[in-house]
Amino acid sequence: MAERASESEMQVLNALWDEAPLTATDLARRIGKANGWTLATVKTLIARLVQKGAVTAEADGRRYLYRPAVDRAEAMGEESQRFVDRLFGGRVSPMIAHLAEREALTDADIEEIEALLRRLKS
Amino acid sequence: MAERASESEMQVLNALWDEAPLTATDLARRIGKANGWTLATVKTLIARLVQKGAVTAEADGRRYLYRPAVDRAEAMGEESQRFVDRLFGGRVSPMIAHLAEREALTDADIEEIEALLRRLKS
DNA sequence: GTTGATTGACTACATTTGTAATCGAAGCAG
DNA sequence: CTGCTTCGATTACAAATGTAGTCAATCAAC
Repeated sequence: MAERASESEMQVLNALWDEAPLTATDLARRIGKANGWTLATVKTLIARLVQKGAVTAEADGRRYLYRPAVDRAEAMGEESQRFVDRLFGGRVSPMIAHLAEREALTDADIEEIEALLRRLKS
Repeated sequence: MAERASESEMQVLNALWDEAPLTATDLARRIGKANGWTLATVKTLIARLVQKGAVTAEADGRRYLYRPAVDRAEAMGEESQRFVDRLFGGRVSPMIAHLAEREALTDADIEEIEALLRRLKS
């Protein structure tokens, strides 16, 4: 299952879910700048993820190609569950309500969620 | 604004949002058992929250009455926002989809969310 | 071939977090 | 009063996390 990734580590995982394989340098280019991380920092994060078994490293010459070793949907589902449990006692609707109140939901979001729910009910 | 509370600290905050004021012993009774924390641990968490300005302490004789100093809705909204940003690039519907797939949504949840959305649209 | 850039491995180190023990003051039981 | 009990304050300490630096090997370019 791999231990939980920290928030920073998640950024790396997310990048790899968007596209893999990537090298350390690729990753640094993609997420380093935005987070103000140096290449060294990104490397550390990668190393920790590999150690945790959340990312695999395939040798390619003298460097490595990294790939996510955990399923994106599953990891996200687990995280979401934990989160909703923690903040809302497991109840999703209060969370949506809060997001809505903060105007974090666009009309398009609402449409999308409604469509999703319709599908769920059938 | 208060710095972010850690996960454990959130448990304390949550308890205080449910009912306040409470003493350290009260809090330990409410959340200590469930989390396997001793009174000492709970006290540490409280102290850290006070230091962060997320909880206020009002002297009452030789002990203190603790109260949340941050607004529940606001804190939850912020946390939710951060979370959704982090895991889903700010998009709520994918998150709901994931929760639904994991069967984390009951029929009642779905009903409730639909009702909520109906209200939002009007 | 020698030099400069690149790469992973290893090391570093402060901060935050989880989890608690200890200690001195203050209140309570008798 | 006198000893137990109860508080908050202080201190402890390991693990996780954020953020990097250093180093030796290697590859690429002259």
